Amino acid sequence: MAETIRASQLYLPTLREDPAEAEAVSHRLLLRAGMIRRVGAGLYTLMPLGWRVYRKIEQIIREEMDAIGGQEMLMPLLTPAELWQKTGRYELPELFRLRDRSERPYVLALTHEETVTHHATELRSYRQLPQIWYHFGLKERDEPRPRAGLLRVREFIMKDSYSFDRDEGGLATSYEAHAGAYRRIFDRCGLDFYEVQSDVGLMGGSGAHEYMAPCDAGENHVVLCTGCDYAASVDVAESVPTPPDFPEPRGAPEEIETPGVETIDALAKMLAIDPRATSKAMPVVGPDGTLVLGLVRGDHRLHELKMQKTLGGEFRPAHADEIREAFGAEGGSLGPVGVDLEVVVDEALRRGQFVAGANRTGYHLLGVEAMRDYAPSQFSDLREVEPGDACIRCGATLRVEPAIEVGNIFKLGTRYSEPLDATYLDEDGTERPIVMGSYGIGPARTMAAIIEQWHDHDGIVWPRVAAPFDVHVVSLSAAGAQIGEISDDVAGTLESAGYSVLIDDRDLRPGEKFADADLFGCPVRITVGKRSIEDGAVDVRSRFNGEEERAPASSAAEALDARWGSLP
RNA sequence: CGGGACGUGGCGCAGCCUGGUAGCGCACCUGCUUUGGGAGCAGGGGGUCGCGAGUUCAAAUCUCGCCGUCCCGACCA
Repeated sequence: MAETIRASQLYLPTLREDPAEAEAVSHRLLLRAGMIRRVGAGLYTLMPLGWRVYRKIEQIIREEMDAIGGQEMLMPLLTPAELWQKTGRYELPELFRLRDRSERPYVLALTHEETVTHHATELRSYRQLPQIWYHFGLKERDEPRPRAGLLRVREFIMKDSYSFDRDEGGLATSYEAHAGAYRRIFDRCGLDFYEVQSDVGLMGGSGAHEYMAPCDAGENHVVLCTGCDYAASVDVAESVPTPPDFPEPRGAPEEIETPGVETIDALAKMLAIDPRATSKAMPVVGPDGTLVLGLVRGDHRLHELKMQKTLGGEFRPAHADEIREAFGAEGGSLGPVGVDLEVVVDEALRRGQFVAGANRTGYHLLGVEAMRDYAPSQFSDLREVEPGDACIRCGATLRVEPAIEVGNIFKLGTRYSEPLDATYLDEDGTERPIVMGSYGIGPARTMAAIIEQWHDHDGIVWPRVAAPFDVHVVSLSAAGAQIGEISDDVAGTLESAGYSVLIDDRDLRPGEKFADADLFGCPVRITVGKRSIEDGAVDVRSRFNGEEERAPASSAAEALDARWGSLP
């Protein structure tokens, strides 16, 4: 949008030094550029400059949502507890609960499935379907650990949309439409991203993808195949583990003394065997309060979420006294043989003979074989995929990358329509539950992810679509009133040519203005100072690569046009 | 929730060990000089030292408790 804003009229609280609280790149730069300020743990204000960026991203999302037939609306943050009690989400630990003056219970929405489904109860006929409704609404989550500025917060605006269809086929269409819109949104934002299969998480439902922007500050991990396009969140990723070097098979387990050995590394070293030919026992207390033994290969890591799914709920590691009572041995010497417990076993242990704890402190068993020597209650995928594992589709090597989740899409099915009774009548008069999907994007998190990917040591390097302004005119006006006038003329010309312009007319020294310009990261900087103006020129510089050229002040807009298309 | 660290003008920090009425840099205000990569000189304003108890003649400093924040892990989109 063409406009000109004077820096002297904008609150720009930039910081010369890195704030002590900030570690992640985006957090540091957002604070230093005066785009955000902290209010409390995980609570941030978007300051004027940051809000400008936010709104640009929001507008991109809005355009793409409208393009797939989304209808924008606005739902309240404060919602009656009743809705959440009906869907069973009232007990979620991250839910903020509160009461009004007459003690009625309320909830601060952490997403809007309940609310939107409440509205969907007014949909009565198949003729009204499908629908896509969305809003940009505040979400509140009592996160156990907010971190890294905007990357993980307790209050944030989310674009959440919801689709309502007659059946699974309709849902598949709405879901695909969203996937396409999301790819366009993140492409337009200049983000490098992966679309990965993911866990259904808090929302519940039958299928999901996440949009992951790779960056060092990312707290999620994405499994990627080097050979094909397999991509999945570690939460759901599967792989073929590297094969162990097995020792000679034995006819029966053989006990061996392993004094003081408490780790897999120590065990493998002592027995001079491949750590991959060992097993590791993790006693846990399952959701029903009983002790369960989880068994994975020695070199593997038990994946919390997969274990949770296998056990059907939350679990915790068993305490030392519980272990002693059940096994008669210490934690380092546990195994599946001869125990009277449910034993859930990772698929990697299905075939082959492994070393296992002997349930006698200081002893292990060689040659332990599933089915022959112990009876697993089930085999299941329990382990976390490791870099170097093989792809289940093509066999090529997998790698794992940190990434930040900027969006997700879920097939909800009837997870919410059934408990909230959102039904419609079919052609033949049959009442059926509406089939739903839900789709989220965090615009502010997207903004932070862009910074994680687009910055250098001087500051942010915004792609054009997200920049707070197209052009930053640095007016070195202290050198004379004439320069101020010429700067205004140049800004006016640029605005007429359709650009949004920040004109730095502040009474600051050149160095400070340049430093701020680098920090803000507008794609093009135009300097008006006495050095160039003697021959009636200005200096046009790209933030992206630092290329600078001198152009006549009268044709600043043409010089900008000329390089605009080549900028990211 | 477990581990670690921190809390001293707006920001970044020192002082704490070895108690004696608070200091540095930046920022801010005034004046003069300066002005193409975070200026110089002079003058000036601003702090219940996170909160509460305790020890002591005396506490930013020692002790105990609490609160807050950040980082790692756990957990979680």
